[in-house]
Amino acid sequence: MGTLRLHGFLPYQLSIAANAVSRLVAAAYQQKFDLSVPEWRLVAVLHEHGVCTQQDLVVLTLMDKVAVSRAAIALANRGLVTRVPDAHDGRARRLRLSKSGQELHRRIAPAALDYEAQLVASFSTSEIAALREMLGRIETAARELADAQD
Amino acid sequence: MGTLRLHGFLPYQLSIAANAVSRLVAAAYQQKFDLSVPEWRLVAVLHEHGVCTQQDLVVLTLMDKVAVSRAAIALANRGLVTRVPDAHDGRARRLRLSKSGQELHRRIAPAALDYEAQLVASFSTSEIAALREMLGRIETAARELADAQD
DNA sequence: TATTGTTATACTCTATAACTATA
DNA sequence: TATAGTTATAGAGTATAACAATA
Repeated sequence: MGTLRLHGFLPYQLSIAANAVSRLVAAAYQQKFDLSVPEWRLVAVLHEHGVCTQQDLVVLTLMDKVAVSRAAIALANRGLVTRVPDAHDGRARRLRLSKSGQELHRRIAPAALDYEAQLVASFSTSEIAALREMLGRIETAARELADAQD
Repeated sequence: MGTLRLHGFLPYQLSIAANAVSRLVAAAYQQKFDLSVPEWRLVAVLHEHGVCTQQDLVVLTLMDKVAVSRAAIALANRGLVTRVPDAHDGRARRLRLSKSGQELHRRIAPAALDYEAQLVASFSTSEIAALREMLGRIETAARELADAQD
């Protein structure tokens, strides 16, 4: 690891790749389903976990509470999720996919999985698993280094 | 690949990892060297390639001409790069690291390589190579799919 | 006092279009 | 006409702080 070349610098390579993928999927969700990425993430997590408070969604999506709040309001305004006050905690809202939200998820999920499959079409199964695992390790390392920096 | 789980969805994993790394390095460059990421990329490429026009930098950094222009102006205002009109094309500016720009690069490069090394401290040499190669393949695939979409 | 969620604000990044000056 | 670069503007995404309601 002697010299520094931008195109061989891992943070740059990661940024370039993630941005290209992010632009691709953001454009697809927007054009095909009129959903932003934060909105799509809530739909995916609500489908997986059923009823969630917004605080749950903050933890599950790693987005902050402002982003979750805005996405939740947008989805509720379109009737894709229902938001009811929590019986036990008057501050919290219990979010759930509505019928049409579930219908939307049924249409998006195959499209999302298809994009994912096309992105890694040239990869072997073990390569994909290795990539996922390495991304997780890098993310953990980045968070630990960031914490250590403060 | 039957069901869809957000945390196992590659575009999400990539986005989360890249954002964590990006936040880490952006904070480090800002605090330690008062440089934004776009500015740092110009410094790195100018050190590698010597004299460049801004159009060259657009190609080499994959940033658009507006971002390059802003970063170039900021670096010139701090005396880190010199910008002289091209003798053969009056529209173009030839950018080059100044003495103090080279000095800055000499201080940043080891820090950048050190961050990179810490991020992949748990990786073997072959794992790192495989990761870089896979990121490149995914980026290419994403660009091709985006082009096909229009 | 602390926490859930909302609103306001701001800053970065990105994208586009309008503009200039050259070619 | 087209290209190099600048400026202005607007859209996302992200971060913070102030606030209301509730615990």
